Amino acid sequence: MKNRLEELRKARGIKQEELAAILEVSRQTIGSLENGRYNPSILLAFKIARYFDMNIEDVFIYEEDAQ
Amino acid sequence: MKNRLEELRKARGIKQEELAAILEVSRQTIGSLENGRYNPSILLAFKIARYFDMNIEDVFIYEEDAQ
DNA sequence: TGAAAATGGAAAGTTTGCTTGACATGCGTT
DNA sequence: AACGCATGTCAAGCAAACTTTCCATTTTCA
Repeated sequence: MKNRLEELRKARGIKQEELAAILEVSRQTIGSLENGRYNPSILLAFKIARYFDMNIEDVFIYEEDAQ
Repeated sequence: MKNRLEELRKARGIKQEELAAILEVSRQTIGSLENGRYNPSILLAFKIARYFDMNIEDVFIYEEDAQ
């Protein structure tokens, strides 16, 4: 799964730390998502999508085949 | 988070066991999701939404406020 | 240039998603 | 009643998503 988190965050002109505070997660969680170290839970994905006023599918890009 | 899994599965006329096989998870996982014992990972949410040909947001209903 | 700010990322611990295995319940048939 | 079948649910265990703490690296800007 890919995501557009870094791109979207920068477009909003905010720091990882600020986005983390808004979403109520740690800064490291944001960094880890941006750098693809792991995928968000569905709850965090919803929070992120809602913050950017988008659908989950437009923030997180599912690559069907492999896990 | 609520979801429409049981409703959608029954509309397709398939058993929990069959849906589980299609999604490559255990029957218990499907049962647990239908009965709200836990939320799916985002990868499983994508698989489910894709199977039913819907958006994640239309299968899983995020209730904003609470944790 | 050099110091502060922002980000990258590792390590260890907790919580949650998911597995297998087992057993109980309900419901139609026969 | 007894059977088969679908579902509910528990327990133990593993993996992944998160946390906090810490330090290294990069970026920014006076």
